Amino acid sequence: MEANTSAAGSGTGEGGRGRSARQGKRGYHHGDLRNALIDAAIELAGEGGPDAVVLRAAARRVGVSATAAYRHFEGQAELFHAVKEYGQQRLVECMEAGGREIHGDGPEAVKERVMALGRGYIRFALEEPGLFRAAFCPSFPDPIPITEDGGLGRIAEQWRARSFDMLIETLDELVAAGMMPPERRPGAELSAWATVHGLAMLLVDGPLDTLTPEQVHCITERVIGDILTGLTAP
Amino acid sequence: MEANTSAAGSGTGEGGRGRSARQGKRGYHHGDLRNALIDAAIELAGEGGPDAVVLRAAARRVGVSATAAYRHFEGQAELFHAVKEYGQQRLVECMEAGGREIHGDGPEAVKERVMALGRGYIRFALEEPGLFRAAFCPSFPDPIPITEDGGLGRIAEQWRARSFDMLIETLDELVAAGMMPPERRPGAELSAWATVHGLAMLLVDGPLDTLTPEQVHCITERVIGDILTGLTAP
DNA sequence: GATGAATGTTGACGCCGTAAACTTGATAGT
DNA sequence: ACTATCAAGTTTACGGCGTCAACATTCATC
Repeated sequence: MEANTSAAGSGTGEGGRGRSARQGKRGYHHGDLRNALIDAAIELAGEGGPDAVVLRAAARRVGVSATAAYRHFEGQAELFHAVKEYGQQRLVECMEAGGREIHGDGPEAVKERVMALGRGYIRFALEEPGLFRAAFCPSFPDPIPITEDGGLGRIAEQWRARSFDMLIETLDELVAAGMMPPERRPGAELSAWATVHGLAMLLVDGPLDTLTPEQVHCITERVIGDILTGLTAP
Repeated sequence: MEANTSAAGSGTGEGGRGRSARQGKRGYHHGDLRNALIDAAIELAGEGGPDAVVLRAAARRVGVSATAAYRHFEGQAELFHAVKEYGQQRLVECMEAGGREIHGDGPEAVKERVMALGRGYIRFALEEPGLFRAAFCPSFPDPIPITEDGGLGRIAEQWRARSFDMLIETLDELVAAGMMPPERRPGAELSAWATVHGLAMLLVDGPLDTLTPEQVHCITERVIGDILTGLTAP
């Protein structure tokens, strides 16, 4: 269950993004055009970033007329939204892959697990810059981010579920392990998220996009370490 | 001297972005079309973000044919670049405005000054989201970001001069005031920058774009405080 | 005052997103 | 089995975009 989400609407909801169609195109009717278009759009985003998610190009890739897409999407925005969701999902997978490598409940293990989440985030941004950028493009739905919770609030269910359960859990473990004062826990996920997200943005989009891999590694360790230090300070 | 930069090329270099033309359009020849187009493009970015920086729209606003722009820019990309530079400049001004309000060399004053820079950054992002986004869009020139300097390196002259001298100086003051161990100084500007930049991005683009002003304020203080704690930890 | 370089204009091209009207083919009811 | 229906494709068309080539106007300068 790491599969599809079948965005909104009329979806038959089936494919696990990767190879999608139940059958290649067989004549006039395609069989799974919606997913085929999403896959093509994902490819485009991977190659050229959000601006490359061009409806006509996706249709061309699938071998179908441009307007065929309108039987499955309201328009380009909805197609793009599907790409965005896919990017978010891949990001989460990358974080989880990092976090899962660190076992144990000891203070150091938990700390190391927080670092690993951050490294996963950065790794995804660098390996799939186009998808990463797409995942954080402003687009119509997706609001409803915060819900009060003591002082600062936490990310709302919607986003949490898809993206940051693991970060939140791991920060909770940090408290449980005695590495973070409980009163400083609320809102900590935002500091961690902002820091890692900002680094990723600067590395991908920003003025840090020409670093050597060693520099990137060095900087990543430093930045993640700094915010973790701040969060775990007495 | 807070004025223009007159991007590349054939510029007559004059106007301090704001009201530009030496004279309104007087017939066939405009007089200062380059700057007028830049101003229009800046307006567009302010209203609709980077994607709204449309060459034809800028020309329309100035009251000139679309292709007239090609006498002053290589194409849309160069026009956009001018907008980007303007956005960066405005961001710096906003940071400086924040930093200048805090006087004194004492440890607390310096710390407070670092906070003020971060607040200025966030304030600009929220007040001018379109320009802020444009300022960090990937675009052709602008690379050359880092220069080795001991372990991590600092932002290269080019960027530094325009954007982060003040941050760098203030972090140096932090060391001088005994608030930061000197050995942890190199690279600290990246942690600070990444954190604040990430927060700004999440607030502007990302899933945190529907917060109340109080929530924003609260979160900002928290996030900036956390990274500062991390940087000044023994 | 003629003339050439700057500057602006028109027209055209191919790409984009999207709407309307038409075509194809699978399917359900008789 | 025949046919009506309707979802899923197609073609055509529109306006907006970036850009190019060719033409027009004005400014400066000899």
